[in-house]
Amino acid sequence: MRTRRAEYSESTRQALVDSAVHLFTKRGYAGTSLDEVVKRARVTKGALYHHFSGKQALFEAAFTQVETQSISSLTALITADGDAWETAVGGLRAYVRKCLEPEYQRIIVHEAPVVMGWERWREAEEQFSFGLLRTAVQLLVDAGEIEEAPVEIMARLLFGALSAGASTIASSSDPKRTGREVERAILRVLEGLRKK
Amino acid sequence: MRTRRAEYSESTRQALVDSAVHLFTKRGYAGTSLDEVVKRARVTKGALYHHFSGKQALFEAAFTQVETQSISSLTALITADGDAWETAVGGLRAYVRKCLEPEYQRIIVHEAPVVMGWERWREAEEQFSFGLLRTAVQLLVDAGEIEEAPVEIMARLLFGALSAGASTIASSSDPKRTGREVERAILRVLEGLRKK
DNA sequence: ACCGGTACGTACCGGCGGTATGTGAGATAC
DNA sequence: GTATCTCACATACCGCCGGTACGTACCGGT
Repeated sequence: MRTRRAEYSESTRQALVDSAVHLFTKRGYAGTSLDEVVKRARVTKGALYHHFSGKQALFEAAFTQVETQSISSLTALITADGDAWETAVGGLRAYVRKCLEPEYQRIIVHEAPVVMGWERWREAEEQFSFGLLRTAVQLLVDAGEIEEAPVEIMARLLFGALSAGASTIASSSDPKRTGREVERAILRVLEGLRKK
Repeated sequence: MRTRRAEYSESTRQALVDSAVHLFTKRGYAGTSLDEVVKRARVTKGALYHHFSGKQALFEAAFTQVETQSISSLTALITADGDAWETAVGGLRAYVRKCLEPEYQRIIVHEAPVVMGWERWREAEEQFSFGLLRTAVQLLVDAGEIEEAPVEIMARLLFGALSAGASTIASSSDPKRTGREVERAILRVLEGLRKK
């Protein structure tokens, strides 16, 4: 059942999400009006409220789209075979790079916890960035690379450190240099946790 | 020049800030209307806009008040004489406890970066929590407790980890237990950085 | 060809942030 | 003491925005 109407509908929905991602990235959630969103998508608010229950739902759709696009390549990296430590370091580097993209920076790192509420955000992140990071930490523990520890807590702390690092890089006057410094600093933290 | 009018004025300003702190903590920035704020302070919007240029300025006043009250005791702890390592650990414990207070949690940790904008927030935090943390890290480096490193970056990462830990504790079903786990986890990270 | 339902568009509402202006109590000058 | 000035508010109003109610055109099945 692949009708034309369904295609049109999906297309307008996609246009709305794309518009939302663009504007939320540029002006933030509170600074973006739905009139702007629908204008950019060349529809009206009727279309928006047909596809989404409100502004929050639209934000969650934008959130999900950005996260989905971002996570797929990282998951492949993390779950690949090979030395656990090297794999984790590679994933770390990739994640830091991902955090530098404006869309990820603003929508996922900065605004999502406030807009969605911490509880809902935490729940949603289980299947995205945070879930991936926890998996990576668990793999390191299983491989005996770092000492036993409450994985949940460690993953939370690492997640916070990574986010702060990404923000630091993004607002730096010399992002490339700061990026290298952040990477090295996180690596030193990880090395400190490593079994001898 | 200590006139009655000046005292009244300062009193109403303080009532507005107190009201703002209470409501921003309870319902967040976006969820709080200025009508509610002025109603609770038993004044009108005229008074509010006489003392503050707008909602954002009111938030910054609330931010400053919460931070100022929070920081003073911590500063005394950190700058005290004695073993640098023990002092730092004590400061860490005190900061984690501070992050458990709802006002600090919501206004300072969660909403400030989004409401004030990351750049402005970063600038303001220089003289509050973050500045204090950087001082602590610098003291540890000076005392030779941890290896030389870019203090700025390390402080940023630690700050992010602490914030994430505080959020985790606050939304935990068993905050006291989670609090101990977070403290132990951060201590392990610090121990990993410590010189042998 | 007709009908049913979906995918929108249109018009409107209530609330909120912000502003322009009025006003009265307290400070000031004589 | 009283006239005047000033400033700390109060009042009334505006425009914008999120959300809703309702109208409508068009596609798809029969």
